[in-house]
Amino acid sequence: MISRAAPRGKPALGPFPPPAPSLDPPRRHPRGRAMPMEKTFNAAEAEPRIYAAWEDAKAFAAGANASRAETFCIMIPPPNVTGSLHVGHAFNNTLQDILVRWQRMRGFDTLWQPGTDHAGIATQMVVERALAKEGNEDRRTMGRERFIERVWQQKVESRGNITGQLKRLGASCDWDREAFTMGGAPGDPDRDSGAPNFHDAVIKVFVDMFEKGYIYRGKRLVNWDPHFETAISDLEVEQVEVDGKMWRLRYPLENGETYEHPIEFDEEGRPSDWETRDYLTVATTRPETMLGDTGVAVHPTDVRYGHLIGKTVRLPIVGRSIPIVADEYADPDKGTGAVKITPAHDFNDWDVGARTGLSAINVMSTTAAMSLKGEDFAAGCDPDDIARAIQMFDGIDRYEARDSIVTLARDEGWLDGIDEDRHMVPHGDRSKTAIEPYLTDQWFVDTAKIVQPAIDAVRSGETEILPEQDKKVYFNWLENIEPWCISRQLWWGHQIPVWYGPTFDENNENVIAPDGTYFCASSIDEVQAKAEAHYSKLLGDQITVEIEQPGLPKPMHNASGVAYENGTVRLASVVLTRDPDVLDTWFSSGLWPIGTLGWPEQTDELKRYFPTSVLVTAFDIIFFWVARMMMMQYAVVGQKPFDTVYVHALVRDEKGKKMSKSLGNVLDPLDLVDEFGADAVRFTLAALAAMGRDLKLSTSRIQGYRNFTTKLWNAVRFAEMNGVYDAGAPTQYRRDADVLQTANKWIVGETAKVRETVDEALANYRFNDAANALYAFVWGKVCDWYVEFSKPLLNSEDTEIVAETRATMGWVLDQCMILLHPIMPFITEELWQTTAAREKMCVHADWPTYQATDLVDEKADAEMNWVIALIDGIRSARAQMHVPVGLYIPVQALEFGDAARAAWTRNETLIKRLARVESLSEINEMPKGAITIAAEGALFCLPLADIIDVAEEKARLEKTLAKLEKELAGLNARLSNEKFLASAPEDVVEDTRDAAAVKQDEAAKLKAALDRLADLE
RNA sequence: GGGUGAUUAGCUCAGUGGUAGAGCGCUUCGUUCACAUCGAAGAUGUCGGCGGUUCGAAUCCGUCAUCACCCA
Repeated sequence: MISRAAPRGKPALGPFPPPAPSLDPPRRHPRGRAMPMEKTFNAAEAEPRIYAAWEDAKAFAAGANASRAETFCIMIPPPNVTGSLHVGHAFNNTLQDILVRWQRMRGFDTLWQPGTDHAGIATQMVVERALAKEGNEDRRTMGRERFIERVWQQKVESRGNITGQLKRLGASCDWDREAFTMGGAPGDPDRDSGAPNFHDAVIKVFVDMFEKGYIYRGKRLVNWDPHFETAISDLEVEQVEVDGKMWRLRYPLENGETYEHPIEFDEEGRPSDWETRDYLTVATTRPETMLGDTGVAVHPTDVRYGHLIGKTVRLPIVGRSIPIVADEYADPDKGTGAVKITPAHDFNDWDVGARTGLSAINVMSTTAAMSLKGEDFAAGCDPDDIARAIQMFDGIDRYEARDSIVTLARDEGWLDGIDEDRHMVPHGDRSKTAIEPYLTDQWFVDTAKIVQPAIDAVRSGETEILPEQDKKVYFNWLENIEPWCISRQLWWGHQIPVWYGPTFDENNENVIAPDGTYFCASSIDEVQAKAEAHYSKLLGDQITVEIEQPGLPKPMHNASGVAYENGTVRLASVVLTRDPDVLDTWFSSGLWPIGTLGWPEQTDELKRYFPTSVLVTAFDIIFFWVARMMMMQYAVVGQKPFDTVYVHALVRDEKGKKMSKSLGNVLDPLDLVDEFGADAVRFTLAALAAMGRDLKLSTSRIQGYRNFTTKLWNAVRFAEMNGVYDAGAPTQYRRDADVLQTANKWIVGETAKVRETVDEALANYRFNDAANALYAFVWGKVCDWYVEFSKPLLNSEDTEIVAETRATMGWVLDQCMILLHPIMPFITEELWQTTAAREKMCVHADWPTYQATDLVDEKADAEMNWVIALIDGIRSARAQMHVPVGLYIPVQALEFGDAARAAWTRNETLIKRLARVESLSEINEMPKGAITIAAEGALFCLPLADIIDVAEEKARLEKTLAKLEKELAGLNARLSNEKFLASAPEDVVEDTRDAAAVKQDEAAKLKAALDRLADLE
């Protein structure tokens, strides 16, 4: 390392040494340091510095460090542009970053595509709240143009907010390619920045899908959010259980009809008494909708009402005569068995109405106030009744109207009763207000037409969904797909590319609908051409088409005529008006994979990276996003959007509740990063990644992994203090190098094993397996054993041994940094660069490919395991027998096989050091008062007559023996079972035999020791 | 009502047919020159109940119980 020129023990004087020659990427950060490393990693200081170095080096750019042809591409699930990072994002992006960093180090041509979502309702809500808080005029007063301008302003202000937070986590996205789902839309200040024009892509898709017949306009019942005054999709509705009431209302039968209704029942529940009724009682949780009732349904087999089917009741208040219809939707066992039907305000009733031919009368406004001025409301009713109803209820909020109607019903005697009732009420997931089923014209994607390729792709394995169980969820939803309502009555979003013009009567003379004809096109020029062609052909004249301009007053009429010489008035021009609605946010995010890569241009990136490799997402947006991306990519480009969908858990709070702002249980990942460092947070999330569907985050766990970073740091610090980096960067490990020391051979083999485990785990998205394997290796093997083993070797008189051990340790620790880098990028980069001058940054270090079969030395492995078992045995015996920790004790070998003797000899210094052994001698007879330790091929005694208690040693041996014998009994039982020998695989039988033999041997030794102890007494 | 999943150490949970695991917590001991954000040693499980398949079940099947989530 060039800058650390000062010899050990002599602090450097004077200015920092000159920096390393300029490299790209820079070799190390410019902190010369002659002092030993600090005791801990200063994450707060280092993380921003390291991240800046990566960015300066363009380390995350698409294709950076690529050394092979294969590509690896992940599309980030775009967070809301005005949002902030929550733990779910942290988890989601940590997993993506691990994969991307891993593949980048492997030399794949990687792209992690970042960006944000314009999030229609959510963003509009944020801005409206901001306006209210600032005391500004509201959206309606501002008007659409100024409001949109204000939202763009908000977008610019929020820019970098969430992406900055992702950077703090270490996310290695190609930020130069940052995309936005409304990029390029009118008003975008970055419209000419050269970024992919997402807006044009979205509009083109709409037009294409419209022309293919995948998109249609229709009058349907939709979920209406009265707060935002927009339609929302089924998925944006959440059911909330609320305390409410069930009101029973009496609708009088017309024309003197009556029926017998049971009022008393015998012990077996059979009716025993009846009364004659001239009304039907219906039960409802929403009395205000009765104004729109157009029928009453009874079950076709209901004996009470059979003869009434086809008769009518008179709707109170309105006086509308409505039919009694037969439909199986009416459950004879529920309530009275008669159900009021309001097709315009209830999805079930809509279906009943469709089956039985009932009309739908809309009685509410867009804000869910009663709205009774429609012609269909008054049709067929007494004008006086209608006038009274309008006077009493028109313009009244739905809940006030409910109370008034109930009061009126009580006063007029048609309230039958009130029951307490707890039931589910649909709410808008953003507005949290009760949604209103509402009859409007909306745009729909005819999902049934495009769903099949999305199903087939997963069915055939073309696209893999992991874990397996989420496929079921995916299929279940797609196979029962409903039309997707994509129009939103919002201002913030992609405005629908449809323009309306007049429709003429059959003689092409009079306008019968001013906006009854529509044209779909991706530009004004195109729509003008289309409309001119249409009207010119229709009217047999050259027609000029004008487009209504935003901000200008709307023309009074949509068709204007000029007088011709012969006196007839012929049309000269029409004016088209654009559909004011915008598209559902998920329509545009459904195009994320192709839109971010520049489609419809056949860009280089599109060719290279599409279809993408893997989508990493939480299961809660499988429907919202994953399924729709599948459908839309197939519908638009006829290809799958990704090879694999990896679905992960939702992060929940300690009680297992979904974190949400309204519950106030949100953990801020940035607080955790501040406290523990990004690496610890990332490692924790990786380690928890497989834990079922819920992931409960606790700070004690993060703290534990923070400690792990410190452990790694100090292992490297130890190496540095012991001259491992004196000769510069560790070199490639060579199998034929002069590695003679068993401990060195052993740790090299262990390193190869963990490399295989990590690769295997990451290839299968088993992040927890990778994290746990690395944790166990670094802490349990490298730190607990190898560093300890190395101490006598590094202090050896033999310079060959010192050199070999330094080289091995340097290599092993380099491997730790590399293998840990995808999970803990900051500390590994810091260690990588501060320990030595390097060819490349850690972020671009070559991921190793060595195999355990090449690097594991079976003999060294066996020998070190023997040493470790012996040290464990001595330590355990010492601790249990209360031998003072600091006391070095003599050890005697009673039995000493050749292999054991060789193993001891080769590793004597480290056994002595770690087990605190003073000396070894060989004996022929068990001394009096000794602790016995059985090892493979040897029996050791600790002659400590002065210290130990014979009874206590006896108890210790008995306990060990009891455990051993229990295990042995199990093994022997299996081995004596002929069916086991016959049926079990050979290697299992072999393993069982070996294990039994070893335990048998150990047990025999312990028994002998116990016998000798008995002799003592 | 329909669907999906869960039930393993005090807590949070890994483990999908072959001798029950991790982290945290707990107990005892330790100022050994990488690390007290540490080290050494230790305790704790009829793997929800019952039945079945199997040489062998935490793991596969059935059933019951309890809980959670999604959809009506």
